[in-house]
Amino acid sequence: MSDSGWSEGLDESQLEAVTHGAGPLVVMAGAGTGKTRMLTARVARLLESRVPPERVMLLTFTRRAAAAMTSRAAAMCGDSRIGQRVWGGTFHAVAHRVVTEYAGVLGLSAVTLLDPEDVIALMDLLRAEHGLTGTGTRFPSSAKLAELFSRAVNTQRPAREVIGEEMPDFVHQSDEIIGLFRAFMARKRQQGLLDFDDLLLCWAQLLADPVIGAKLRRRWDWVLVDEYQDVNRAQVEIVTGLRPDGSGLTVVGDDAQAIYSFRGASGAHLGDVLDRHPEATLVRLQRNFRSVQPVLDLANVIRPGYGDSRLQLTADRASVRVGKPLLVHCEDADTEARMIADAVLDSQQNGLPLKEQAVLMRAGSHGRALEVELAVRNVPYVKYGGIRFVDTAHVRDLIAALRVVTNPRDELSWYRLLCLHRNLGRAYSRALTPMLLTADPDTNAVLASSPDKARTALAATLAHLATARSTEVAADRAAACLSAVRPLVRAHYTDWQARVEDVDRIAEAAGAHADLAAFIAELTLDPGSSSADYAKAPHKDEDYLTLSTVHSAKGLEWSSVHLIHAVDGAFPSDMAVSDDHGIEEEQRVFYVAITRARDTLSIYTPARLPVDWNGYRARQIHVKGSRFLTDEALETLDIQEQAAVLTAAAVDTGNARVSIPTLDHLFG
DNA sequence: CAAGTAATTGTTTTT
DNA sequence: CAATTACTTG
Repeated sequence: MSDSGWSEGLDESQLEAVTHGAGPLVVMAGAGTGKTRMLTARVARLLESRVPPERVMLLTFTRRAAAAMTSRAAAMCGDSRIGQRVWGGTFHAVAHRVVTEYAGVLGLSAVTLLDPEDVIALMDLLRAEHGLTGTGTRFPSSAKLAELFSRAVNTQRPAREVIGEEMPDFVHQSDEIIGLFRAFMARKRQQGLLDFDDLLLCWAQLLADPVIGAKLRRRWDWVLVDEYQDVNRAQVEIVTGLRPDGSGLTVVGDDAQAIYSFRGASGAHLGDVLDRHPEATLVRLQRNFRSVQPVLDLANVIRPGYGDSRLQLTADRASVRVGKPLLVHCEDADTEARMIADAVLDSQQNGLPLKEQAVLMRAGSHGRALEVELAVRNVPYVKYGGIRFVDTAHVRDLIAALRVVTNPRDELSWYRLLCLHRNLGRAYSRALTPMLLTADPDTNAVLASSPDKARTALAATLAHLATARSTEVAADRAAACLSAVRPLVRAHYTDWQARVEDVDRIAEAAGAHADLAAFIAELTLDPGSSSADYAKAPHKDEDYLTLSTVHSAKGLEWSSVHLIHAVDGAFPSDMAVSDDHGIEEEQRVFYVAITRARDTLSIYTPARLPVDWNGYRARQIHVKGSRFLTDEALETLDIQEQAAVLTAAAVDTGNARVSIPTLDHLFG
């Protein structure tokens, strides 16, 4: 064994997984048991044994995770360059690369990727075409339709069934909805558009083809998949398509952390690999290197399958004397926010950087009151899992310009750009769009067909975009797109100042990228890192607190974790409590949240919450602590009542009378 | 036909 | 409350 470092600090089970040979390998790794370290070391070992990096595929949950793992693995081998040649990323990101490469085989001249917002826009368009708007009858919103369609595809269930389950209010309109879905599929096919789900389906389809599939299989010898409990059917098909006999296949996961069933994932997929390949090696990682024992004591009670001693997590860390996690009862969301801000700043005073602390929540909206409090107190923070930066209107406007430059046949982007002009509305934009879908559009004809009032602005836009298309220099292209969009954004939004700044930033980033199409794909496929990178976030070197949904916190860890809104209705979400599957999944989400904490964990249960999570209506309702905080769970917690709120002492005012200022002198 | 205004409606998690 | 849709006005 060479000493380049990959084996350092690995325990026996981890080492077994790392050094395992070519047979199928299944690693069941509990939370915090060092699976990232194990995967990194396994990749490093492969690279060191002269496996060419481009023959290794590492599929992870986020692009960031793949990048971190491959670069660390490469560093262990002493060559930081080769990490970039490993095929790493999310299923969707890699699918995009593969499908782009084989676009011709699929009958596409180029891959036009529809991001979720585009899907909604297209649904909207089709709904109007089908006369399903303005008829007085209620019909699901375009966003709901897009969600429904994706769910049917992901879970491989008939749309009719999904409608009945998810939107019983609209079952009587099932025929119209399904008709719309058929039109949606037809339009996508006709124009060669692929949405996120299509990327996976196309990759699976390529693998299923006898000729292309064989070709693809020959390209990779090693396929490693992280978070396998969160893959759906299409992803299983891809993995088995890549390694049908299981050789060179490594899958890693933890069925207790399966939290994506709404996307068609199933924790059972992990065990399925063992059924499919009886000769597979199973390695269990059980020693927890992350958290202190008191945190694990709670986690073990929350974990589904409680009682099965094989699944109990045991802390490996030298046991520092630490207390139990805290359960904090508080009055309402505002008090909760104040107490968390206090606690976070207090820890910071005691030397714990903000970057070592996080606030986790079930839904992005649960952090509203806290965000206000943090802003007031000037505590820098970054939020993951809310509205994405790339989804804001003006950012999408610029992206539309970038997209029509790389692909003039992108109808939705043209339509969006046209609508941005004053005096150009839906009707004119729809009429003009077809004239622009060629490599060399007849500008004069377009201008002649547009309203007089819009002509000057439109001419300028088209000229800038033509300039952008005429150059190959990335920076010039981006600059020309910016010139096209900047005046439109300025004229279209009343609060244009901040928006123009954002647009400038994206254009700058686009200019720094040599491959514009790849930049756009990256931006749409990996919003996780891009939102934090481009948004008006604190700079990377600055210290900041993390706010995150539990889903976005998957795989991450902090020294101190605050879990907010741990009350029934919020966590578990009241959308999920109608059936056992839903509740079980919520429990796993709860488990994931708890196991993010290394040293200290505080759970907050406000007694009252607004009826609407937006908090705009003053009305609040009393809520009960989360059902997951059972008696057994409570035994592992220290309970803290909210410090008595200071109440105003009764003041003796005597006979004093004070009049309210009238300000009459201002209005005489 | 576009733009402005009034009414309505929707609420989880993400690639 | 914000975002979308429906209706009115120029």
